[in-house]
Amino acid sequence: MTNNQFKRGELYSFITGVASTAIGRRLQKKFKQQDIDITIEQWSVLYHLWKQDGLSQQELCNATFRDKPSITRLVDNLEKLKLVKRVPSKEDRRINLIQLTDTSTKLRDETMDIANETLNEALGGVTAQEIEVCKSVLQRVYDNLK
Amino acid sequence: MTNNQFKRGELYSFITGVASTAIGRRLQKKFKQQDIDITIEQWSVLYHLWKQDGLSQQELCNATFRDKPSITRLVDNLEKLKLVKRVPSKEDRRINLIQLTDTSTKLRDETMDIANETLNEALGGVTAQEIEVCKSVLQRVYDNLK
DNA sequence: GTCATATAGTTAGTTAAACAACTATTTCAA
DNA sequence: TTGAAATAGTTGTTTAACTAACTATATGAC
Repeated sequence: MTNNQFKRGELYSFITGVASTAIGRRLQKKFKQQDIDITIEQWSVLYHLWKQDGLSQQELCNATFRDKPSITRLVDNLEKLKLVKRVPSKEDRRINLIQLTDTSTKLRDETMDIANETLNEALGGVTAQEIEVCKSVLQRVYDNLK
Repeated sequence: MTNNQFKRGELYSFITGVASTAIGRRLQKKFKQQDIDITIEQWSVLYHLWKQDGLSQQELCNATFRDKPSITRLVDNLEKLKLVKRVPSKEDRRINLIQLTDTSTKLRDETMDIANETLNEALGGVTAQEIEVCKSVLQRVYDNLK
């Protein structure tokens, strides 16, 4: 076990510990403070549907890096909240297309503003160039493990 | 909502989606393949105890960026697996010191090798300089939100 | 055409995370 | 020295993640 490898272990600890929870947790708190009753996991699904409505569950798995059962349950809960509905595809009867409801579009601008505010706080003092490095490293990590 | 802010949203999506799950999930799979029956969350607690044995639960909260109930339950499960034990502090009776058992030290070299292997795979093609940028950005994010 | 295989999604069971409310102990100020 | 506030840890509840095993539909080789 070399010294260099231990340093990398600290990075791992940072990535999983800080990044995945600190920003998400802050966002979740702000939602709650403004009486917006969705989880950040639910929001992350809506986020991708706001970019493109009518994605299949499998496409949501790919977009959010979650597995099928996770998406099944997130869509279950979003359906209970009347934020999305499952629409069977006419081309392929195995597929559910997930479509946004009118209720959900109301949430969009509200929550995107809060998300942007949170990211501005989180990334204060970080340069665009540094963000690009992080994005490329994370993309590389994802590709390496795919 | 500016275009720049939307780009930052994609970074958020990357940080939470890719980094927190891809590396951890890979590590978890390798543990399972070698019949090592601990979760990555349990491993992350052991990791800090291997660096310094006898940390309090609060110190484990700080080290792993988890809240108290999460650490209570992780220590519960690690205790069931006979990997750690709670030892009441003599100086302050509110405090439990978490101490490694002989069983856990056996796991150390085995799992650290697997973790290093996983990180080498994940970070293949990433330069030390890029890793430093990521670490400093993540530290900044953590400080910004603290 | 038929059967094996692949793909889309669901269900069940265990572990973990977040929050709120709680107990026990310590600290510190009036 | 007593009583409020702070600190350490626990418990209950809901949501989510991962695995494994499952159903239903589609594809493709023969």
